[in-house]
Amino acid sequence: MIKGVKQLGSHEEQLTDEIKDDDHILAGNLFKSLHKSSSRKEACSPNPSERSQMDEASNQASTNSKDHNKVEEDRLASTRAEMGEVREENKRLKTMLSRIVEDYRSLQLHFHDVLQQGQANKKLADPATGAPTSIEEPEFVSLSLGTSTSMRKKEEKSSVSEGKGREHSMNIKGGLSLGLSDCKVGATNNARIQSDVLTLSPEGTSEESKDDATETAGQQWPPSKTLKNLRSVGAEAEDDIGPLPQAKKARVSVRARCDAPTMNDGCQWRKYGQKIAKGNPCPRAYYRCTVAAGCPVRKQVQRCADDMSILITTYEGTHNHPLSASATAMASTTSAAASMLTSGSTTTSLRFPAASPAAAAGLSFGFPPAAHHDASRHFFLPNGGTASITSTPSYPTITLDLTSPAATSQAFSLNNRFSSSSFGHGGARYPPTSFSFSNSGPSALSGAAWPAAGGAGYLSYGSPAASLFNGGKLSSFEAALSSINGRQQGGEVPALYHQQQKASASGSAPPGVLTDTIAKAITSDPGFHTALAAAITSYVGTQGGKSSSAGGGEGGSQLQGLKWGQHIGLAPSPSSAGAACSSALLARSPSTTAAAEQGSNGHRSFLQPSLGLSGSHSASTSPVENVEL
DNA sequence: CGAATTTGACCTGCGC
DNA sequence: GCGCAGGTCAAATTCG
Repeated sequence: MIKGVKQLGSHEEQLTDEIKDDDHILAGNLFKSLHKSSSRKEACSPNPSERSQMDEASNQASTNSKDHNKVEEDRLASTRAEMGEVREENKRLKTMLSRIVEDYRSLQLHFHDVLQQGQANKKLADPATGAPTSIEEPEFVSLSLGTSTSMRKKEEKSSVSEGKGREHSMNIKGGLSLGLSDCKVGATNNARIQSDVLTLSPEGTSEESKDDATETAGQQWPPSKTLKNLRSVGAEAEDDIGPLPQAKKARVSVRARCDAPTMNDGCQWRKYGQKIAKGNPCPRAYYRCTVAAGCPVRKQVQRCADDMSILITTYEGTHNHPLSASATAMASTTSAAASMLTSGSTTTSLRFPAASPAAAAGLSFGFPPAAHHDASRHFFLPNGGTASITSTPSYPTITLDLTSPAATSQAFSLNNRFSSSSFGHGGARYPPTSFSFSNSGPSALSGAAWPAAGGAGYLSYGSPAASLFNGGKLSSFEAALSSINGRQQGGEVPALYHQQQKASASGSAPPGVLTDTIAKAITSDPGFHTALAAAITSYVGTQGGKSSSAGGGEGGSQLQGLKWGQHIGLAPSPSSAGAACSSALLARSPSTTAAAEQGSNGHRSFLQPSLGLSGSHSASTSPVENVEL
């Protein structure tokens, strides 16, 4: 970001110079033009020595001279007119420059504020964990995802809009709160996007004004959706939905192995259509969120043509109602997708080289240094999979691929558990998700592979074994995550986990090389920030249930920027859709499995495992909610 | 009987 | 302008 600010500064200077040069050139050209005209006039004037000749052709000469003068006058006039136009343009450029300068300064101020805040946060050591802040602080900063600056700026810009108050919830609260309705998150992101549109896109502005009437609620919907909503007589048409040009088509796609018709993502869905899409013999089912009337969120479910066991679920829209903790993951992820648009990121992809033993040991943000600076924003992750975040202006999609087999493992991975109603579930496959938070760096959040709806690719923040980059020591964050994982595994906590826990507890985990790498990656790509935030948020939301202590941060520990401030209990989430699969973001746990067989329709609902943080948290404490990114 | 699902028709956007 | 494909609607059907 700093680099970006500097670059902006240099651009500003360059632009200024160019405009100045433009002035000089303009004046010079004008002078030349006038001089040329006068010279021509002199050249055309009769020469005494040639007067006799001129007299002979006086008639013809006089005629030619008049014509020539007229031409010169015309040229002079046109030149003057041209000069006037150029001057006006010059003024416009200057005005534009001044605006850019103002924006730049404003951004700079925000940036400094953010830095100061980060430092202030660093000073606030977490007494509960007793872990030295010196270690966690850098991590915390890294996990800030760098979006705070833009977010704050956007919030300020959008402060004039009503309902924008919610936008601050995330920052003010320091993150998502358990009971947090995703609509808040979504609203925030949307607002941000909108703000961006207003600022950067003329089209967006026009569209925005066009849709003003419908966006009073602070929610933004795709224009197409809005039109459709307006067209329909249903309750949706009455929603205050403000179409968001850029976010309108933002989607989050999740690929996961699942034998059930749909994944259980914590929401209630009603199927409203089915279609055979071209290129895939498997029908695509369309679902609409029925948790609240008028909720615009929709999802498409389709099996992968290549691998029928893979279920591709694409979410679109933002919930306008509170969501259960289990549903928070999807919603927050969707919001994050929109944020990515805001960030201006066009393409961010993470590639996972072939799975390696190390990866199997637990993934994490393992992209090697230098791997993330490529123009196309590719990140190499030791997860054995390919992940990418694709965000195109017209159809941004974030794909989360949870089908990677690499992460299977281990102690640090939070594997998803899928249950199948149609199957005897016991034999159901429980593919691990790539959402394994294990790793080594502060930003060692791993895995999320988000399959693009259109097969755009997958994104996955995998994390290599901590040992790979941090000498086997985990940051407090990863330790916490590992802790969670360990807990959810019913006490089957790997030795490595304990080691990491100890390391983190003692605060002996030094920021490793990976930390720097991740920090660079994060700071260099706003979209990545958002994606990371989404990953964390999703994870947290997924793990969350209900909080026992709502106090922001009180009773909760701050781990790598994550505030585990609320206890989340079991959260049964029956799926009307008859989902047999647990949320792709849910962690595996024996209890989950045991409780997974509830629900009507013969479909299995699942219970989210009660997660606890080791260390400062009691066993009954679940991670959660407040994630400050 | 109410709710959810199915399914054919319709609408819209896009490319040719 | 036309056809195709994606997406949605709503009546019909099915299910609990």
